[in-house]
Amino acid sequence: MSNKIEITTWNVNSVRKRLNSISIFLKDFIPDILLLQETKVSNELFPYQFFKDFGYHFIHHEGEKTGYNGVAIIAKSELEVIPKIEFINDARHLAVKINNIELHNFYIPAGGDIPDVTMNDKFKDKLNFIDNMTKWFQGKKPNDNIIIAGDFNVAPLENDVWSHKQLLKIISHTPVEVEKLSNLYNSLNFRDSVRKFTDDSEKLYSWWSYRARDWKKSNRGRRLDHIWTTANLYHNVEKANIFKSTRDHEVPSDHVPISITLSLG
DNA sequence: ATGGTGGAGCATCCA
Repeated sequence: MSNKIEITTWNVNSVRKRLNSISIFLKDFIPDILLLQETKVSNELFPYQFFKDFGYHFIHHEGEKTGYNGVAIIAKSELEVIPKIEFINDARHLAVKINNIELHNFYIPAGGDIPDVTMNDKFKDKLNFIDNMTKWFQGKKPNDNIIIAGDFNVAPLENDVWSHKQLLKIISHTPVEVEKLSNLYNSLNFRDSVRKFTDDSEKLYSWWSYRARDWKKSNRGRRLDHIWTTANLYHNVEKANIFKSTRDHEVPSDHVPISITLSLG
């Protein structure tokens, strides 16, 4: 067994619509563990064989009949499934153990359009979701080995969005969300493993809207997807990648995969 | 200030 593991997270916005894009990605780069969000499919209709054909023998998926949400943890070798966090009712979270590390896959709610909890229940639910995550991780031990990853739907830093000023009232970059995410970050001494390799003064995005005429030209991106490790694992993070090229695929997700390489031992 | 697109699945809802 290799002493390094590659972990990739990708909001695919419908796994069935994205099979071609995922193929192109996996022919180039096969992570040990692939975390998906927004699979938008029931368990019965999940394309298990597609991933088995790429050598993934462990596929843990939780979908919804409605076609909303849906998360998966896909790995080359068998992993131990650990219980879901109790407060999460939608298919927005799964967790496994690998070696001595807890790995959590999250799809935090997007929160709707109006950044006011008195007018928008979806925004209230998003803030509550992050608060509940914070409480849950406060209950862990500071020296536990934990990685949390996924679509957090918050771009916390000024250079995680194309215009800090213009996005202050846009959900994903409002001060209240950034504060909530900061509380989560501090709940267990998390470290931002992707920012480790790019200074805060540089722009970094993982999502570009479908609504731009030319996403690359306008480049109005946001960094909504994250991989955080507890502080004791941070020095093991050797590399991080944002696979921007997938945004140019023929039928692309609006999110691109992000990845870290972790050395073990 | 506004509207722009994409996915599930058939009327809207959600992102």
